[in-house]
Amino acid sequence: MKNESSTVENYIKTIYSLCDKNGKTTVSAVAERLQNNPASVSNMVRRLHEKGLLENKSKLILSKEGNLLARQLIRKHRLWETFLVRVLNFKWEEVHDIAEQLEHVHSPLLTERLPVFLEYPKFDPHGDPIPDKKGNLPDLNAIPLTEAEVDQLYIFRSVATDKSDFLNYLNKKGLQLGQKWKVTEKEEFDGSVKLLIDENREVYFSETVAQNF
Amino acid sequence: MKNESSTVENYIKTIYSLCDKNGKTTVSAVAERLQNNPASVSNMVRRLHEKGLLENKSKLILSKEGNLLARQLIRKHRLWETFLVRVLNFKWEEVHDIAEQLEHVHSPLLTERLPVFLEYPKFDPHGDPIPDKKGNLPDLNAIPLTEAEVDQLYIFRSVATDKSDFLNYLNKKGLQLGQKWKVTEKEEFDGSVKLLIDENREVYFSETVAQNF
DNA sequence: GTAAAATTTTAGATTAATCTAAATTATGAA
DNA sequence: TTCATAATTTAGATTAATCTAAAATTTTAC
Ligand SMILES: [Mn+2]
Ligand SMILES: [Mn+2]
Ligand SMILES: [Mn+2]
Ligand SMILES: [Mn+2]
Repeated sequence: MKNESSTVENYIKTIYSLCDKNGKTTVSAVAERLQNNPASVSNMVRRLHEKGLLENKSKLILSKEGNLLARQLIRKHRLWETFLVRVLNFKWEEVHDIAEQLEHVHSPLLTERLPVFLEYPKFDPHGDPIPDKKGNLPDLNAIPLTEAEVDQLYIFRSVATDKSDFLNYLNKKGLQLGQKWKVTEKEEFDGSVKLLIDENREVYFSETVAQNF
Repeated sequence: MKNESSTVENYIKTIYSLCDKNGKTTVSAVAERLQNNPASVSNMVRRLHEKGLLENKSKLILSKEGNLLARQLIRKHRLWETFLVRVLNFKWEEVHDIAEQLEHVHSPLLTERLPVFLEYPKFDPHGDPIPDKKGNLPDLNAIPLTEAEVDQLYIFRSVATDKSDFLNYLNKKGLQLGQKWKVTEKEEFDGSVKLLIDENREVYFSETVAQNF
């Protein structure tokens, strides 16, 4: 695994996370996500292909190497988040931005020893699975809140974003991983839901929030 | 404290470490140390001065802010080295290059919590003092091996470089911090010395090695 | 099946960080 | 003091990563 610049690494992670079921995405989607100009993305796509990180010159599909690089970055990111919460007593909403930097530290030895010390964690503080050394991810049968059936009991296993503003909102509402919940009401016209948490507390969520569950 | 690029941070650290008793150094010394062309250094010196990190436009003297930045980088570097050895079981010769990357991670919260977890270490794994939050360093009365008196007993407190090749050499010779030693012979013509370690083992050191003690 | 709209690419510029080669400035030994 | 050598700066180029504006291409809508 070569030592790519953090700019290149961030492009690869972004492309990975935006890929649809066919494994592809678009210049404009990447530009939007990175808040970069499409012209800049177009230029970078050419360079990523030259580095062998993209399958195709014109289509935005990760090559085998690109895919592995993405998964290894996600592995490092989630291991560091786990470390920060478990060892340095950070809160779950504090760790993402720091892990965005730490994931670019290049050291095979460090990447090997961090999970040993943490005793091979399988999930990060946001309930997201940590890819193994080879980049494999477990098959999760998690259901997004927007697809939950009314009155069916679920367990809160993960959040779909670990941005601090969203997590702070969950904290304010008293939501935590591991809680049991069910949807008691579902508004079709605006996608909002009413939840019963731990069988004793009611919370209302807008569709925007529900989508990140 | 603004968020400088790691290139700028590395220049500031280099200038700091090269400064003489008058607090100054030269373009050519920095170029030599960083293995850069003097023209590149000259160009960077102008930019560092524009950023307020150098006292003077033409003389290579750190400003108050430049000096503090350097000390805070050294603090982070040595805290990370301590963390790697104490927590992740790294050996003292393995940590410098990783700390060179970790010291550029910018997070006031992390810089605050790392020393709390480590219980405010005063020295790094190489015996080098860790500056406090404000950048203050303790006054050490350490004596370099080259200035040691013959037959006087000393304790091995620190090394002057933490590059892995030098530390591997010390490992091979069985040298460790905390050991007692005295110079039993000193060759004036080549600066080499003969040491008695822990009163039972003899080692010969060239002047090159002695200078890094 | 065209035409408008959206998307992508190209062209040209900019900034940080580097280089080589040339010009300038400083040092210092005779 | 003077002139050779050393140190530094300037000039011009290069590469990565970005931008804006314009051109080209693809998609969608009628
Ligand atoms: Mn994260
Ligand atoms: Mn996470
Ligand atoms: Mn070090
Ligand atoms: Mn050290």
